[in-house]
Amino acid sequence: MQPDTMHDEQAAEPLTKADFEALARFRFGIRRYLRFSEQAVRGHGLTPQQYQLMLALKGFPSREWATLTELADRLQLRHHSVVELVNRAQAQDLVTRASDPTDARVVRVELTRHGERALARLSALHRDELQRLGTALAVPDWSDTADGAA
Amino acid sequence: MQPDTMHDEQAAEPLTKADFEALARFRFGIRRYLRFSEQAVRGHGLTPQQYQLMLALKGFPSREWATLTELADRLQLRHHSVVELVNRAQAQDLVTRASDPTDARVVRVELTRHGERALARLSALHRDELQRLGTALAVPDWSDTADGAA
DNA sequence: GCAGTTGTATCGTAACACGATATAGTTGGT
DNA sequence: ACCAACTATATCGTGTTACGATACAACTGC
Repeated sequence: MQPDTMHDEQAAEPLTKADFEALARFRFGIRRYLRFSEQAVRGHGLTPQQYQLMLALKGFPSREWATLTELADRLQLRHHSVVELVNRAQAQDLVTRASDPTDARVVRVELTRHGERALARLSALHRDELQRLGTALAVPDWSDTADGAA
Repeated sequence: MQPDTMHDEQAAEPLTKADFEALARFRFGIRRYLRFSEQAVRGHGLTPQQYQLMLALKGFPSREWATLTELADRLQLRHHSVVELVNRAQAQDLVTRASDPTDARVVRVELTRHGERALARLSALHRDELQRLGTALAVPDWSDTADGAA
């Protein structure tokens, strides 16, 4: 009854209705969070991508700036997509380009004063929403799917 | 033109560097998951939206079909965006439209046999990835802020 | 300095969600 | 039964965004 075999083939997969519901619920949680984010961010005249960009800068480990290549990794985008994103953010005075003293190829993307303030405000809202959603965003637990009664 | 005049909230305690990093890390986790999802899904000839649509159907609570309006809620989209999404998915034989016996206005969106199989395969991959990411997707824990004394 | 590599930028294209609008079906008051 | 208001689904045109392909600049090793 418990299909323990994890074949990667086209045979019927061992996912139960509860598994699908858990997967769907998780995705729904993400959607709701991103939806909230979009509304909050647009209410401040920014796009979701711009917020993500700024957050990636301010939230970069042990730094507060990043190169385009680093941003491409953090945002999971192609580097030239980040170029355009930074262009748009720069046009709105949210970030600036600064040259790296050690490598002239590299561009350091930094937050402007305006960007800092917008990010601080929006991030506070996001923290609150994250607290509010809480378990609704929790990753489903499949530590043991053999026994449905949990 | 940026509306920076809408700071009607009283300046709450500023977020720390650690807060920003937690926020950024969480967003990074979401991005990675969605990125994985997109690659997996496209590798099977589908779009991320189509997978989400199918998952919302199969994962609908106590049912395996849904109306367009219900889907609009689950996918956090406008209903007419769902119409187009269903059109595209139907063109690829992933879902079908069925009429509701009690209300002729309502359209029941259901999975086709083909959609079922694609969804099952992809969902298994997603479950695995979710297990793999695990804590990387965990919601940051802010249990120290102002106590919830309303 | 030249080739190879890495980092950044530009251009045209395709996909997607949206607002505005249109059509069909249902409900309730008279 | 009729009409108006309401709900559910569908269509059209538009703006934004990420992408592939391509180009340019700077660093490395020789």
